[in-house]
Amino acid sequence: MYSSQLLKGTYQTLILKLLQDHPRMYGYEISQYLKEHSDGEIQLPEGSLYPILHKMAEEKLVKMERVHIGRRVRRYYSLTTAGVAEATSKIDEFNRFMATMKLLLKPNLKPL
Amino acid sequence: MYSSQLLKGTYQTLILKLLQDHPRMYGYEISQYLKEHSDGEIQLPEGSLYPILHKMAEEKLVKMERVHIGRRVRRYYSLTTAGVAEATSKIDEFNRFMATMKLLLKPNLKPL
DNA sequence: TGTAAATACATCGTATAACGATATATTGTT
DNA sequence: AACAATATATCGTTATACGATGTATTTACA
Repeated sequence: MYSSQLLKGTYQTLILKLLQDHPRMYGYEISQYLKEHSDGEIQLPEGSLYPILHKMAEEKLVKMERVHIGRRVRRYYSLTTAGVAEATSKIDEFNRFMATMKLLLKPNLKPL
Repeated sequence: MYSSQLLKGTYQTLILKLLQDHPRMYGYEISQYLKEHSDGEIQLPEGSLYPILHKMAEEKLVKMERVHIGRRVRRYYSLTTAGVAEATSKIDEFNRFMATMKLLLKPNLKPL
């Protein structure tokens, strides 16, 4: 599990990316996906997940639809047009950020 | 300039890395170094820099020495033994984190 | 059949990191 | 003389995230 310090600020980008690749996903599904695809290193807690999803809905980056599964109501999220643009932009920014960090953290080869 | 969201949580790692590669540095020097080596994309503001440095000194990750430069007092920071270990550990964690993020943000190749 | 685990959503209060604004003083440049 | 750059510092605010906790349904299994 990575330090929460590190993960902060990446959640939104990760969620946007997942919704970019999948037509729609629900909260629990998102958290499970991240856990499984990160070897358990990324565990997005509910206390963070749902507020982020609600905020993104408020900002019109995602739209939500309630789907009845038996007696249970599941909330599916999908990207809006603005969300698609935001996803592209955030992912691009993160990639540039990684390139910069890679340079800065590059091992410093010193002569013996 | 990357969104402050993204930078959060990386400052400490960056500072530890700089002090790992340089025998000693002072605050202003650190901020200038990051700015220059990131194409201006990382501008660590004073309001963030000094509190971080003070906290790291308090945690005994760095030691500080005052050096008189003419009439001015410059505060040099260098890694303690604990700081050297922390630097290695933080840099390693960040590298693993980047590998995970790279996988998760990998372009999703779809057939046309 | 009972119960524990997994699924699924939610919110409140707290913690803390980072930042903008602001302040002080020296040194170099025009 | 005035401005930019160097150099450090702190205060108050904001944003984000998180732990704890709560509710309810569904599945597994003993």
